[in-house]
Parts: sequence; structure tokens; C-alpha cells
Amino acid sequence: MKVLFDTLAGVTRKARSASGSRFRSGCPVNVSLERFGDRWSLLLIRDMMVRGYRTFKEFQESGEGIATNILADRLVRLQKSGIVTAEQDEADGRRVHYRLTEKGIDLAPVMLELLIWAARWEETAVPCAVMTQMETNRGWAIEEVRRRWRERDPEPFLPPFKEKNAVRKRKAQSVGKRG
Amino acid sequence: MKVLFDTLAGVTRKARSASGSRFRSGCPVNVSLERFGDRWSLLLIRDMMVRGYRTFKEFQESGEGIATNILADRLVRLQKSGIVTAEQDEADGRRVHYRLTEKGIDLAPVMLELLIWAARWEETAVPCAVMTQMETNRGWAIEEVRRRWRERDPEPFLPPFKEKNAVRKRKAQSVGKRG
DNA sequence: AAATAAAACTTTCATACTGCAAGTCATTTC
DNA sequence: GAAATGACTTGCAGTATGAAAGTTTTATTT
Repeated sequence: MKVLFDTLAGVTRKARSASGSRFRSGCPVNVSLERFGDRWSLLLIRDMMVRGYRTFKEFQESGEGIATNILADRLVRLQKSGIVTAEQDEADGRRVHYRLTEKGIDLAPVMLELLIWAARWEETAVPCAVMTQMETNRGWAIEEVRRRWRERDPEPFLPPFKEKNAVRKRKAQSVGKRG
Repeated sequence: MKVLFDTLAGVTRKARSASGSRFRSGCPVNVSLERFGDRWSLLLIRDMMVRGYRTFKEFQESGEGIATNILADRLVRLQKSGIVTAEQDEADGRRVHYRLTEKGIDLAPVMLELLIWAARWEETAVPCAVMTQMETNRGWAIEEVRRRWRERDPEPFLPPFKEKNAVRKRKAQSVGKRG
């Protein structure tokens, strides 16, 4: 089995309007990019997926400094894409809880591979120990993330990586439980 | 082992200038996004990774319709990030061959998970058979892509998915080169 | 050798998107 | 009832994008 192929050439711009599709092309990579191919969407997904963030405020203060208008816009888009849901807090009517849908939590493998790639090739703030853990145990990591989501366990899976070269930083506390 | 944690709060904007880093934060997801978190970069990587495209022209006609100025800009950025290299064709001095570096080909797992996710949750042009193949055999898919890269085998691994629901579409003609 | 063509960019310019600051509005707390 | 909080909107300046046309360098054709 050499190539899963069927020679095609594509004037996709034309196909786009012809097919009535809102997408530039039906390539899955392209569709994904049209969903969250910008500088912010995946960060929000990360916040929800591994940090346990839920509210507008938390996203806003999440570290990279997203503007509130952009944040609001992205949250709407992600909802329209079915990746995120929003529901009002019962206790405090001001609060809105944003949460990943199953479609959203299913991005965990993508997120993990992204994490592994960047940790390997870029100067990131991820400690080596964490990476070894992740890389040798992908299945476990994903299942942990899934479990937290399923059980609505708000406990973060990973901390906000604050600075570069965290490896050299000395941590007062170990890699155990509870921050 | 519940959380790989160490409570940090982050005013990353500050950390950004303080550390002199060009990144908004050292989080690997963020770093990845700063590398190719736009609507085009990953498509180029896809073209090189699974379609065997090499030249400016090929990218340009790749389907989604990138503008030439944007294309040129992204190629430069990807080179600066060490994800892509450029070299002149020996036979034809006009041609420039763009190729993934090892850092670039290492994005194969990310690409694969993206493919799987989109095929599962979005209406894409990927035939079911292909997806089954990929999903049940991730390792094989990645190794195939790697092999082609290593051996400079120009044969595409996947075709350009032209339209949605390609499974049902019937193709009138196969297309060689030369529009 | 001159003319034509091809490939890879650049430039121009109108439009769209982003980012910052400030403001609105519905709760909630004091 | 006043101040505070959380979740957005609005206004506007600056940046990025897209379409089309132009430039440069290197083949190819005549």
C-alpha cells in the first residue's frame, strides 16, 4: 500500500463557492485551521483542558494577555463550532462557565503532540521531568485529562508555565499533588 | 500522581519583556502558536509533509488559494523558525525547493492527530477508509511520512482532498500536470 | 543572440482583523 | 442603596491580509 491516492487537482476557490461550503477546502487540516487556526483559540482550549479554567476572567488573566473583545469573539466562535459550551453559574448569576464539549476534549491528543513537539524543539518553560512523563506515557496523560473533564474535576493537570528554562529553576515543592 | 503542579501565577506580559523573550509566554502551546498559529503555515507544512510539494508554485496552487505575498512571508518565517529549508534546484536555477527540516517533519504526529480529529468531528473530504487506516495505525502512518522525507521520496502520502464528502463524489477525470 | 516564457518573489492599496482603553449592564456584596 | 464584580461592547488606531499587477532572474525557443 504505497499511496492512498486518486489524482486530483484543485481549484478550491471555485469548489468553495460551487459546493456552497464555507470552507476554503475540505481538507481536514484546513477545516481544523478554520476552527482554531489563530493565535488565541488553542490557548483557550488549553486553559480549559489542562488548567481547569472556566470563566472569562480566568482566560483574560491567563498569561498571554488576550484582549477582552478578542476573547469574547473567540468564545463565541468556539461555541458555534461546537467545541465549547457556556452555562451560567447557579450560585452566582454573573459568572458564566465555559467548558469543553466532547468534541473539544477530543483535541487532547493534538494538544499533547503540540506540547511534546515544542518541548523538544523550542525553548519552553516545561521541565524535562514533565516531558519524559508525557512522552513515555501519552495514553495516561490523555486519559487523565479526559477523566478530569468527565468528572468535572477542576484540578489542573498542568500548571501555567511561567518562564523559559524552568528546568534550571529550582522548585520549592515537588511534583506531587496539590499546588 | 495527580498533578504535576507548583502553584504559579503569571503576569506573563511582564515576564515577556523582563526575560527579553520574544514570546508571550513560555508555554509550549503558546510557543507553537507563535511559530505556525495562523491560517496558512500549517497548510504549507501539510503540503510538504504529505503531498510532496516543494515549490512556490505548487504551494500557490495548492487549493486554498494563498496570496503570493503571504506565501512568501510564511516561507521566510518557517525558515527562520528552523522548520523549513530552501535550496535552489541544480538543474533549473529558477526553482527553489522548500523542504521540511527534522524539526518540521517532527510535526507529523500533530498533523496526524489534527487529521483524525477533523475527520471525526467535522465534515471533511476524507474517505472513511483512509481514516480507519490512519486511526488504527498511527505508528505506520507517521513512519511512512518520515520515510518519504528521509529518502526524499516525492510520492505523496495523501491526495489533496478536493471537496467535501469525497467518498460520494465521482471524479470525471484524473489529472496529470499542466493545468 | 534576441525574444519569450517561467518561477519566485515585491509592491501597492483597499479592506479586514487585532489590540488597547474605556464604557455598559446585570448581578452581588457590603 | 452604594460600591464592586464579571462579562461583555464600543471606538479607534495600528497591523495583517488579499487581490492584482509589477520586478528579477533564469531557462527555453526562434
